[in-house]
Amino acid sequence: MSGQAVTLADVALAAGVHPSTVSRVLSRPELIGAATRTAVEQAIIRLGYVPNRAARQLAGGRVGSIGVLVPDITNPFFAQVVRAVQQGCREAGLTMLLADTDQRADEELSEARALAGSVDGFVVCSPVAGTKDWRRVVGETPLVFVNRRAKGVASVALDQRSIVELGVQHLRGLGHRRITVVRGPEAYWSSRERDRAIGDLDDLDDLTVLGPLRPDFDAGIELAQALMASGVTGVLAFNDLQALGIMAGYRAAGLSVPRDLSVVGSDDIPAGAMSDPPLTTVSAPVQALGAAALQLVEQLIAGDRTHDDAALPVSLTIRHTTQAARGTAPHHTAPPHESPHESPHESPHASPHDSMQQEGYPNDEFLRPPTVPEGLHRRTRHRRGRVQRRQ
Amino acid sequence: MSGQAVTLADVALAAGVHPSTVSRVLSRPELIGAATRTAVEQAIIRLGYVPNRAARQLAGGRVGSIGVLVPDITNPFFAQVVRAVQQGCREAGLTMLLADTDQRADEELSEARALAGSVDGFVVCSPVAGTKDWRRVVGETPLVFVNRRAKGVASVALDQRSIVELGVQHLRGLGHRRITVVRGPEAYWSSRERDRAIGDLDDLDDLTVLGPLRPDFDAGIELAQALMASGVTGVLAFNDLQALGIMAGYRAAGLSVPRDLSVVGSDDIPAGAMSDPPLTTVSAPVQALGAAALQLVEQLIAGDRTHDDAALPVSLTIRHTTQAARGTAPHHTAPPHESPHESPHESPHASPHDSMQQEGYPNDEFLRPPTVPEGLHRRTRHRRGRVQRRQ
DNA sequence: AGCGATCGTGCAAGCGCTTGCACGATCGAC
DNA sequence: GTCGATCGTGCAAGCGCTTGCACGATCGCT
Repeated sequence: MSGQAVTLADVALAAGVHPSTVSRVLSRPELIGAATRTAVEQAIIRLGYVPNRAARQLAGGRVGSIGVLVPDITNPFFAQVVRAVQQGCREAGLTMLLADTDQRADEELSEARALAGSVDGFVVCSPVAGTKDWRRVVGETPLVFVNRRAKGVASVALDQRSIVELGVQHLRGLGHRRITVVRGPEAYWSSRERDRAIGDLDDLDDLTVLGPLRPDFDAGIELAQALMASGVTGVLAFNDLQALGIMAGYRAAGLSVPRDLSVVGSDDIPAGAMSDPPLTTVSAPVQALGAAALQLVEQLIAGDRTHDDAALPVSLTIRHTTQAARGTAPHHTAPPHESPHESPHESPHASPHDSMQQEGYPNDEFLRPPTVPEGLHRRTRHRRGRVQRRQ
Repeated sequence: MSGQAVTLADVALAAGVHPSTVSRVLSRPELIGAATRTAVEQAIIRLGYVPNRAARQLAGGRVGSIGVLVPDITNPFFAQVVRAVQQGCREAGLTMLLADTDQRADEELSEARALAGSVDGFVVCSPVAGTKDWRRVVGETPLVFVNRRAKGVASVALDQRSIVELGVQHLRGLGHRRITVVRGPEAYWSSRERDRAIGDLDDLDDLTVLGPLRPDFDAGIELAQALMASGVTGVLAFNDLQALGIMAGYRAAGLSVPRDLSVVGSDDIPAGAMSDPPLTTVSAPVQALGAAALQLVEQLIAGDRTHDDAALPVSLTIRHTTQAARGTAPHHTAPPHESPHESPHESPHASPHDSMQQEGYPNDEFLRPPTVPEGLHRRTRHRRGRVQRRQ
């Protein structure tokens, strides 16, 4: 009987005005005279008034909350995105409603349906359900896809093309001439996108493509067998988990990464920085991804239907799972040594178009074996993602 | 104009009854005559009616959603708990509202305040704010703490005592006679609890205690130095992240785990299973933790104020970061070899009284979107191994 | 001074749902 | 047959808030 006692009416009474006035002080302060407004604000504070969101929503106003859907919150990649979104929500005074869809289209849709009407907008990570279904379910409610571009839906995604290019270039630069690129599940937009990028690579003679393969640790382990048999010297995994699996597989076979195989992951999840050796990977700007997504829904909610679909730039984080191919001098010009700390979590509101500085793992310092001075070349190459304008 | 068009009234009209009758079909079906009920149910399905939760809540009924607060969704431990809770919510037809508190007491409280009145109950993981504050903020709203026992608040926690005992026993069993136990931050209930357990261990001659120390990877790295200097042969870290850090530190110094140090972690996060060597750890039943927490709130929501504070049992997962102390024959039979990927993630204990009936809206069956065909799955979801997904 | 703008505030109609209460049937018991 | 229970359904009063509209007071202008 305590928490939610104070209502608009109470405040109005205390301030000696009509409830509607109080309401307006909250929603459109500029309409209210300065004196009254102050009085009302005082009362609000004094009474500790907290608006009832249900009522607010019912009455047709903004709800002040957005729905976020992820396939699997347990996946560090999504966890980080969610965190970024939440952070933005906090700053914007929004509430985040999160649902884990277990990667099932039906769950996705049913969660959406349940939430529709309870949220001002949706942010959906790596949607599984079809775009048409989505539109049908959410109706007019603002909708943003993360990591899937679709016609008629605002989206923010990683620049998949760059992931492939960066990874392959790095491997080639190290002198590798037998490189494998692993494909992800065909159901994913990102996989399809990458496939396209792979096809567009120049000079395919040194490349083989494997997959589609599940993007998890176990798949990596299985993959390791194939890799060992094929005599490949460098691999670009579909993601970090897979890369870690590959490493485990090699280890289990008594082989060594990077000596017997150079491995590049993708995403840059924390576990990659903690592995042995620390994983070289194409880092995704998760923070920015979440922030951009949120910004996009907010924009849509505000009624601005003109959006750019953003493709966020990724960057290569070189750690220690890649090395020059045997008998080859790497022929790339590298920035000699780059400071690891770039104040990573800077302004989450930075536009996606700004160049993203990706952090090295804060503690790489430590991981650089003092006793094993060999692999110290460590730098980060950035690449600007193209940003596609639409509508 | 699409999504949320169908209202109670529409259904009533279609079924030729009064709105209140429809409402009752949903909330107290037993009050309604069989014939009418069927007719109404038909209409509901036909029209694809989805109740408006705001209205429902405003009208004073159950809201059908619970608020979940975590200090850091990025932490795999919490991510897993959240997932378990969400799963339970799905089965019970509840919506989960998640907020990340960034481990700050003020955030915790303000999120709670914002959510109070919008949820039927709270599940708070490792709360930072004081119990009294919590009570004040949530008022009568059901409240469950995860991993912190407090007077006057229902809770479900890990059996911290067992964690310590299991870890130390394992090390001792392997013949280690110079063991270090690492303490966690004093702000944590779990740390304090463990400290107590440590104090109660018999024969403290072979033990040294270190800390308090942050429960993260970096802290582990730092710790490694101290460990090497001290000549310890076995360590029980505060959690897996720390353990992983210790391993990294040893590696960086050219030493080897488990040869030079046997390491036991705590929690059993996925990264531990993927490390090299795979981490021996005291596994927390995250799944069960989340499930139990949810069950507890549901119980409270249902009005049952008699609860037991649960202390969930943990278990030792022996992988490869521990081995017999040099020159010692281990006097205990260790499981021969455990694959990193067992961990069946069993379903949490199903309540004796059919959980189906449990709470939500008795008839929410119907609200499960008609367009989604196979909504009839019971709790028989089997998970094969752990599968990390992305995209 | 007089008159239309402009501004600040009050008024009241809901939003979609729940629920206590009332009322007409139906039914068994006398 | 009549009467009190019992059952099934309709009725209407809100829940707390937003918002279009109306209305009186000010203000600037002619």
